[in-house]
Amino acid sequence: MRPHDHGDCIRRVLDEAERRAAEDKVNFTPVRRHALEILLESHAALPAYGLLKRLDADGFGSQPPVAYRALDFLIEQGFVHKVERLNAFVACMYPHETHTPAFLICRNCRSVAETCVAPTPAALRQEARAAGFAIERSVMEAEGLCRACAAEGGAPCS
Amino acid sequence: MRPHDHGDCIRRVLDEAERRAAEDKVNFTPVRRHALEILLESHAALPAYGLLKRLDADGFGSQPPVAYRALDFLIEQGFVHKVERLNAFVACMYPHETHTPAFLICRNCRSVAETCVAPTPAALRQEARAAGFAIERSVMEAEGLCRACAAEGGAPCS
DNA sequence: TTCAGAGCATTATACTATAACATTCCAGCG
DNA sequence: CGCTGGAATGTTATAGTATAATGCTCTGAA
Repeated sequence: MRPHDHGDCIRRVLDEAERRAAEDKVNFTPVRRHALEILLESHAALPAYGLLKRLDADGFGSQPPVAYRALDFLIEQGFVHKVERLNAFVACMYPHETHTPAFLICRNCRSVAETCVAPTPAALRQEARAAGFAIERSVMEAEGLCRACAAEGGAPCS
Repeated sequence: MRPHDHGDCIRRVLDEAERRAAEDKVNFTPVRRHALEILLESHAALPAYGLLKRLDADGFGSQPPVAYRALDFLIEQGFVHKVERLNAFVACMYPHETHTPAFLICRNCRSVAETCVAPTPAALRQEARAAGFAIERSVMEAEGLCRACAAEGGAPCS
């Protein structure tokens, strides 16, 4: 994870989300917007209750549905992905296009990298067609060791 | 999901598991074997507490670790997959080979079909290599509507 | 005004998973 | 034989994840 201008990156994605929400005539309310901000800031997979804690601290309420409702919306809109293996959530790094997200999840430091893979890998799509199955969303998740953790022989990466 | 000789199918997979366990010199204990039997019988994704209930009914103990320990073992050995999106478990339909499982998960009836896809899709592997990430396990999960549910316009399939 | 739908607040509860520690059993070894 | 170490299991407790259910508020359309 190389450093970059984080504030700029957040603003850019947020603006894009704003624009898309307006375009789709959906209601990008303060709590939804702020949840996305928090996920963008964290720039790592955040569990629902971690998000909730942050939302609560910022005055948006402390009960689970606060977080889950915001997450439902953000996922629906494609602004956020759920990393199933971690039961955690990440802001989408490629919000400009519909895609099948793919995650590289380090089992050691739990860092998550979203990679941009072709929409619905061909092999799976073909299988699905043969089965008469209509794919609506799909995800690839890979677990292993990230470069840093591998280098350190399994120690947490900073 | 077309009908087939279920008893035969179970016996075959179970024998294969037995053989592989002996080969790998791992301890295929009664509770582990029975957990696999239950998953094979159910022939659908079973949540951990569903498995536990069955194990308990058959005299193997009623506490969560009973189920989770058996599942850990079975997953480790590749006899069982976890369907992350459902937090549920399925017996592997292709126990004879190491592979990246791919699931077609119906959001309506929650049926799960495991399809046999090429091990570690090329695109993801390439991305991982570029990132210096060592993939140890990966999974593709696709959610949508199965043929039956699509035909019935969203009603549960029997 | 009335109504319907979206969003949100609040309470309670269901479901999923693991930590931590005690116990049993068995194989290998002095 | 008796010890010992590891694997498996038993047991209790708790952490973490997610949703059901109900009612309120606001807003825009008829």
